Amino acid sequence: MQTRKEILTDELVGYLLEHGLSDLSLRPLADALGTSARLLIYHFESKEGLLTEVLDSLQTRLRQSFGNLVERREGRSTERPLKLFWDWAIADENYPYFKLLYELQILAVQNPAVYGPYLQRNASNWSELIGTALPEAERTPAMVTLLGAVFDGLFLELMSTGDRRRTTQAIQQFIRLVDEARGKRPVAQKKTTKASNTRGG
Amino acid sequence: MQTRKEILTDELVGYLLEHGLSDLSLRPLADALGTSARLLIYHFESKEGLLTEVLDSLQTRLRQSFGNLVERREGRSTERPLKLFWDWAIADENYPYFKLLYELQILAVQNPAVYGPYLQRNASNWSELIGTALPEAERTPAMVTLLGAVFDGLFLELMSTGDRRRTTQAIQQFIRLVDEARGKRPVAQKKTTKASNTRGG
DNA sequence: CTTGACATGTAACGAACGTTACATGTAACG
DNA sequence: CGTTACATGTAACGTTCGTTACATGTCAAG
Repeated sequence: MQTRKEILTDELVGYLLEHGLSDLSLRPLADALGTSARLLIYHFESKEGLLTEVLDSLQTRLRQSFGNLVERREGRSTERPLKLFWDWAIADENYPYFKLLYELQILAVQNPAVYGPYLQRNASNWSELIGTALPEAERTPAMVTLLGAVFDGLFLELMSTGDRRRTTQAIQQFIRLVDEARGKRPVAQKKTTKASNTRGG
Repeated sequence: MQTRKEILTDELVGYLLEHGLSDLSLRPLADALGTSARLLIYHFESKEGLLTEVLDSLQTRLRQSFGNLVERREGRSTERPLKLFWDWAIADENYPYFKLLYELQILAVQNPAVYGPYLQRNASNWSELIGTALPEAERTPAMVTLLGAVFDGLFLELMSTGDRRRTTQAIQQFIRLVDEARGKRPVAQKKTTKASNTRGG
C-alpha cells in the first residue's frame, strides 16, 4: 500500500519536472496539488527535506528507466551507444528529468551552499557511464570528458532551442567524426559492423 | 566624468559575477556595496531595471574583451580558432562572465517569464561566431551545432569540476579528431549518408 | 543667500516566505 | 465507547522581499 507521503512524493515529482527548482515555493506548490503548505511540512519536516526526498525519487525513476534501456539494448549492440543514450535521454518520458538535473547542476555551481547537498546525492555521472562504451584503448580522460561534454552541450542546446532534429544531427556528426578518425588510425576492434545498412552513419 | 549610476553599475557587475543571479536580493546586495536598497531603486527604478542595466554592461565588457582577442589574433592565424576561443574564455578575467551567462541561460530555460527578457538582449551566440572559423565546406548546421556544444559542454564541466587541465585536453582531443577526419577525407566533397529518422519534436 | 537638482537616510508598507501552534477530523483497535 | 495514531484546516508567527513616503543632506548656479 502506498502511504500518503509516497502519493504526495509522486505528485511532487511531476510538479518539479514542470516548474523547476529555482523559484520553488511551498504555498503555490501545495495549491497546485490541492493540499496545503501545512501538510507538506507535516510529511517532509521541512522544505529541504521535501526537496531531498523528491530529488531522490526522481533519480530512482531515471535509474530505472536507464535499466530498461540497458536491457533492451541486449542483442542490438551494433547501434552506437552514444546515439542510443541520446535517443533515450531526449525521449518525452526522460527529457524533463534531464532538464531538471541540469538546472540543479547549474544552481549548485553558483549556490553550492543551498543546492550542493542535493547534487552530491545525484552523483549520476553519465559521462563515465557513456565512457564505458568506448574501446578501452580510446578511454582516455580527454576522450571521456569530450564525450560527456558533447552530450551535455547538445542537451543544453536542445533545452534552449527545442530543436531535436538539429541537435540529433550534430551528435551523429560527432559519431561520424570519431569513426573517420578511427578509420585513418584504426583501433584494434574485433567486430566491425556487418550490417549492410549502417544506420545513423 | 562617471555618474554615480555608472560607478554603481561597475560595482554591481563585480557583485553579480561573484554571487550569481538566482538568489539576488537588494538588501544584501546594497550592504555589500556599502549603500542601501533605497539608493539602488532610486538609480535603477526597479530590481528588473537594475538587472537589465548590469547585464547589458556585462555583455559590453565581454564584447570588448572579445574585440581585443580578435585584434591580437591577427598574424598568428595558424592557431586553432576553437582553442584560441577556449583559452580566452577560461582566462581568469573572462571566466566569471561566462559562468554568469550560462547561469542566465539555464534559468531562462526553466523560468522564461523572469529571465527570458535578459537572455534575449544577450543573443551572444558564440556558436555561430566560432562556426565562422570552419572552412565553408564544413560549415553545416550539424557541424556548427556540434562545435558550439563542445564548447558549452566543456565549459559546463569546467564550472562543475574546476579542472582546467582535463577540459583543455578534451578540447584539444576534439580538434585532433576533426583534423584526423579531415586527413582521411580531405575537405573536398563527400557523399551523404542515408538520412536517418530522427524523433519528431 | 536662495534656489533647485541630485543624492541619501530612516522607516515603513503590503506581500510572500518557511514554519509553527492549536484544534479537529478520521478510522482502526482495545 | 474510549483510546490512539495519523491526517488535516485555520490562523498566525517572525522574517525577508521589492518598493515607497518623507525628510534631509550636498553643492553648484542664480
